[in-house]
Amino acid sequence: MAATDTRAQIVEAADQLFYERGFEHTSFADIAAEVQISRGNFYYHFRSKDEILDAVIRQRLENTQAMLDGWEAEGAGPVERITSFIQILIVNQTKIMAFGCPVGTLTSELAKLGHPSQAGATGLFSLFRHWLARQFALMGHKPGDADQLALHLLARSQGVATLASALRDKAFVEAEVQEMCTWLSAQTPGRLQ
Amino acid sequence: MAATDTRAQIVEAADQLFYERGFEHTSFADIAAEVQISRGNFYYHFRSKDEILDAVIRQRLENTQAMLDGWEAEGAGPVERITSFIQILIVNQTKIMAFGCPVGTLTSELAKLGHPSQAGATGLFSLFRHWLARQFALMGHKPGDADQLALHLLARSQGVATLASALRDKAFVEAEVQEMCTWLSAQTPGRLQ
DNA sequence: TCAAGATTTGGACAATTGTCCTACAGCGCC
DNA sequence: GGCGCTGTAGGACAATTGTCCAAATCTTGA
Repeated sequence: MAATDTRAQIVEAADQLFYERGFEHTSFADIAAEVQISRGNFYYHFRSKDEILDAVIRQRLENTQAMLDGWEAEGAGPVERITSFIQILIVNQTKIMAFGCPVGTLTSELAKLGHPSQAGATGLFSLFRHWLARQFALMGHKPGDADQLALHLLARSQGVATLASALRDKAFVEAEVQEMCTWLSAQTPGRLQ
Repeated sequence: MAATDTRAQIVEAADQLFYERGFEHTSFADIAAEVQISRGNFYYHFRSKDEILDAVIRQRLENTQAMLDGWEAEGAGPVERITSFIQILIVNQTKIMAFGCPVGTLTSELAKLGHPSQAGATGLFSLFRHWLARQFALMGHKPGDADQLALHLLARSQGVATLASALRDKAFVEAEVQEMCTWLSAQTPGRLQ
């Protein structure tokens, strides 16, 4: 098999397992079983487990950026785009109710471990933050306000994800999403737009 | 030393370490170093690590209940009590910015581990949920509405805690707390109260 | 004071962890 | 066919994990 294929498979399996079991609770043996390679083979592609984590974070950054770019290319307005963001909670409902938000839980875990890649994980939040801020700016909000609105929405979706995985209550998630959409449509600055 | 003292010290140290480092990343050696006892001594007081976790959760349940009872005994109205809840984010700001919310992060970790004590940790949320719901009911909301408001507020504070530990931004926390208080004062059902 | 019980110690244990190393298989090129 | 390179296998390794146990120590009551 080509080296890049194996590498990609490792990153893919690690990405999923880090999400479902947590970074620390995922061992090389787990990933090896998933990809069906020997444990020793990792070290041809990576120098350490931390390096796999870095690759996973890099991939998540790319995928997230691609998703946001995709929403932006769809031609709809900022309100519709922000709605797409909110709807993640519905689209990924099953996984979120089982494992929480992949960004939030990874960040929390790395914070407790005092892990060097914390900054990388926080970068995932920054991607959403700045993208959301731009959408709010397009709605007519001043830059500072737009950023605050972005953080507010990010926090609310994080909270819903956390409670979703604790309570596993579908109705709760749907009610909160509904409320966020209502809130969004009320966020028109002054009378313009 | 009396057995109960040692036991209490173990639970106390475990409580703190589980919060700061996570349950799985805290070893017996870590707790032993903190309490200054030998590793083998644990098994006189507990049958397993999971049993320590259970004791920690039980203690947290008791402490939380005591805190809520305390707020209720202060004689102030429901709005002031709910404000006390919101203010946790300010009072415990330093720890929350470093390690997130003790309830939310523990729940997330146990969910990923598929740990049997998940239900116990979720019970911590229930405590807050029902207490908050009662306060909202005292404000004049119907039971169903009160519960939904309780969950909403719980979710928002969870979100703020998650983002606080990711961004470590004091101003963000304070702005969100401010906004939650504003939101709270707008939650009067109809014109009564 | 001494025996009995409660508490603690320190090490043994099997399993698992991340890491590393050497040997080997498959491949294209001379 | 033999050489060199890329990629893989599988085991060795030291450290750490949770668990368990027998011996030592402390405490208490008669």
